[in-house]
Parts: sequence; structure tokens; C-alpha cells
Amino acid sequence: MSEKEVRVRFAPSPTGFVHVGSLRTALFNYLFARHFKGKFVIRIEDTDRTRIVDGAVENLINVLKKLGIDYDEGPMKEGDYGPYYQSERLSIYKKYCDELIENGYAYYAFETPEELEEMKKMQQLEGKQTAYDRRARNLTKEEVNENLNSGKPFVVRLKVPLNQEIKFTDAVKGIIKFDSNQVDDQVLLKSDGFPTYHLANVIDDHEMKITHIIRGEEWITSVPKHILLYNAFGWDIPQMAHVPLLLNPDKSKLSKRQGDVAVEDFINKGYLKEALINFVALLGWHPSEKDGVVREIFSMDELISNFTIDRVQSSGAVFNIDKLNWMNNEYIKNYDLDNLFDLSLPYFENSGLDLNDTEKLKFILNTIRVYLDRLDMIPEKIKIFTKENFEIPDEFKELIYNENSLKVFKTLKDKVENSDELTVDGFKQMLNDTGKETGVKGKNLFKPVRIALTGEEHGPELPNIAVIYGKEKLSSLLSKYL
RNA sequence: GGCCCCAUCGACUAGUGGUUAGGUCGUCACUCUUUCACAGUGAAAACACGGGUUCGAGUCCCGUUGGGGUCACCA
Repeated sequence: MSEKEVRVRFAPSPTGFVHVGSLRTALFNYLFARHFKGKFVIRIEDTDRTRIVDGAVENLINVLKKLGIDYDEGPMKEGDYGPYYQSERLSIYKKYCDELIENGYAYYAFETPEELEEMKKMQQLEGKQTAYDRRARNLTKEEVNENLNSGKPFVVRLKVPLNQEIKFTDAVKGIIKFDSNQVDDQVLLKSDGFPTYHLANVIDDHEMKITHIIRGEEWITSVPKHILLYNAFGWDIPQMAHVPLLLNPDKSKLSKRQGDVAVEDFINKGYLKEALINFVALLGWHPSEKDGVVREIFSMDELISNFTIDRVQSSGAVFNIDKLNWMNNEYIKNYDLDNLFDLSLPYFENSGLDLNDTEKLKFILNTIRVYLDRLDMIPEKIKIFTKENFEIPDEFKELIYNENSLKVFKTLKDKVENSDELTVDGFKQMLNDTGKETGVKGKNLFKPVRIALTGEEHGPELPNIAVIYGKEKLSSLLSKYL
């Protein structure tokens, strides 16, 4: 057996946003290709003209790019096996489809959608399984020609051989068998001249020399049709790998009904690409634990070097947003501050803070990053630095308006005003000195100061807040209570 | 319902015949921090069930139950 170059493909249909399930499939394909130094192809499955959404392809490529998933061949990146839009390959499908008919592997059918609907209804009424009853197989050559010549709309259907066992080995599921009698005479070519997924996908995967098909588990039941087609053409069947589904918390197939599924939404909410990739990769896949070392955080390069199909889980994985949040926070805490700042800047807009004062903004970001699960939590977390003329909540009034606190505010204010530049350590020192000089300590020292400065009981480190405020604001706030 | 797939803590998973069944998220407690968070330590928490095979099954086989997917001129 000669070593063939690994070629995998991600074959989405351009119907709009990018589903996280699609992202996971794309990622697995990408990781697999990169791991084996092969090629990652993107092919657009746009054979359903009714579902095409403008700009969907651009959006898709864009999202993948944003997340660091690049491809070798596909839209806007022509390779040796294009075109990569199925809608531009119609003549190829036509050619092969004719071949199938000629060799008796497929046949013309002329039922109208209404007739089919009627048939289905009858089957349901009789309590039978609904499936095409293969009636057009009985048409004589003459009848077929007559229909064709009269311009009657037609489809081409797969002529499924009866009483056969169809068997294949899936790289993640193992051996899977089907009874051919259960397989529908699937439509291969629609009446509008476009192929269905089944025909197009088999032809393209062959023509594009795809070696491994990595896709979602929902495709398993259509594999027999594909195998029949490969056999009819006399082609080699690529290695199949059906990866488990991503699930809602209730274990049903991950859907929009139960929360966000659009990758765009996650990006907009301020999930970092590293976190998204890391998290999604770990849904249904996990490297073996080498020497008992267990890890959760992986860079893209580490994912690539570790990724193999045999480590893919065979059962579905619930999309656990809590863990994503944790992981995103891990990345936010450890990210290079300058890079994180670039990503964060949009979230500082309309905050009232001076966007040109990057040093200050970075300092603020650095003090609040530990609280951020997502970048879009920034506005909420920086409110504390910008609010004006806040009221002291009733429950804290007693703590603020008393003799001790008065002493503290007064002393601290003097120190602040007499200081040179305000620093974290400097303010810490002032606070300590204030405690010593006034005799107020512990909770009675820190809590009133915090509340006087922020109006809130909890928040970031006091000295950081002081530095962010600056001398002027600090002393004017303190003055209010004197 | 037919067909197909799946089954380890609430979730993600490690485990490939001999383990006190390990880790991560989440939960709870304690420590640290004169706040919250972070960090650290610890706790509760799982092999769906029933039969085999075997000296020995979470690991292999069969069945049951449960969950999921799919049954289009959509992908």
C-alpha cells in the first residue's frame, strides 16, 4: 500500500451563521490534516438553491480565519481540484449520473411531489414504514422515453440492490451493518437538475481525492447510499469517521432553541479564539494522559500534534457553558496584556473613560481581568471607576458617618493631597499610616474607605482603585464626607 | 414506530482484564487576602441493569432498559 497524501474536507452548506457543531467538525478535520501534514479542503455544498443565504460563505471563511483555522483549497483559494462550489460542478454530476443510468444503477422517476405525498399518506394510514415504493423501477423503456420526450419533469433515483448486507468500518464507531432493503431509492438528481447531497458528495470526494471523511454522526444512516454509489462507480471508499454530536444540556442535538450556537455570537461576546478552539476540541476528543499528566489547556499547535481519530469519543458531548467560561477566564488571566488590550478596546467604548489613555486603560484591564469570563463583561466591571455622585446605600451609612471614619477620611485625604504621584504601594502605605495615626484598624479602616470611594462593598483592590481614580478625584470624593 | 449509534461522578473525560476507579468544570467547606474574586487545601459525587466468558470484569460477549440520530426532489 502506497502512502497517500491525507486529504480531508469540510463541506458546509451556506445557510447562514456558523454552528458550533460545524466548527467542531471543521476543527477536527483541520487538526487531522495538519497532524498528518495533509491538505484541508473546504467545499461549499450549495445544491439546495432554496436555502442559500447571501454572504454566508464569506462569513464562514471569516469565522474560521478569526479562529485560526486556515485551509489549503476552497473558495477564494483555488487548488487543483476545483471548482469548490458544487453549484459550479453541475456538468460533472450530470456526466456521472448518466453513467449510472446507463449501467443500471439508477433510474428515472416522474412522480410529482403531490403523488409522493399521497403515497406517504397511504403508507402512514396502513401503518407501514414511509419510503419510496420504488414504483418507477417498473417503467418500461418506452414509457420512460415517452415521458422524457414530452418534457415531463423527472428525477433520477438510486436503484438500491435488494437483499444485500451493506457493511463498513467507521474509524470511531467500528463495524456498522445495514440491510439494503431498508435503504431508500434516494433521489440523486433533482428535477431542477441539481444533484442531491448524496450524489454530489460521493462524486466530489472521489474527484477531489479525499482520503478521510470526518463528519457528524447524523450522517451515518446515509452511508449505505454512498457506499452503493462508490461501488457502482467502482471507486475506493474513503475512510469514514463519524464524530459524536454536540448536545444540549437535555442531551438532544445542540440547537438554537436552548442557547447560543452561532460561533459569531461567541466571538462577539468576547470569548477568545484560543479558548473557543481549546474548549471545542475537548468536546468528544481527549489526548491520552501521558505519564499520568492531566491537562486541560492546549494551544492549537499542541492540539495538532496530539490529535488522532482513535482518541475521538463515541458518545455525544454536552456543550457545557460553565466550563467554557472557566476556560475563557483562564486565557484572559494569562493572556499577554497588550494583546488582550487590543481585543478589549471595543468594550471600553462609551464607558466615559479616555480611550486615548491606553496606559490607564491597560492598568484597569489588568486589575479587572481576573473577574472576566468574557470580554463583554468589561462595561459592567468598569462602571465602578466612572460613576459620578453615587449615593451611599442606607445599610452602610452608619459605617461612613461616624467619628472614626471621619478621622480616617480626613487623614487619608491630607496624605493623598500631599503625595507626589499616586502608586499602588504608595496608597497602601498611606492607608496603613492612616490606620496607625487614627487608631482605627481592620474592617473599620478599610471598609468605610472602600464604600466612600465606590459606594460598594466589594470590588477590586483598593490601591488599584485609588491609582485609577487619581489624586484629584480621590480627594474630592473623600471631601464629601467631611 | 423501522433502521442505526451510544451508555464511568450533574457536565467534559482518564481507564484498553487485576486501580483505594484518576483529573477538569460546577457544588460545598477550610486557608490565604482586613472586601469580592484569584490562588491553595480538602469533601461530597460515577462504572444503567441482568446474564454470561474468566481465577478475576468499568474494561470482552449477549440481552434488557435508557438516551440520541435518521427516516425529503435539505444538507
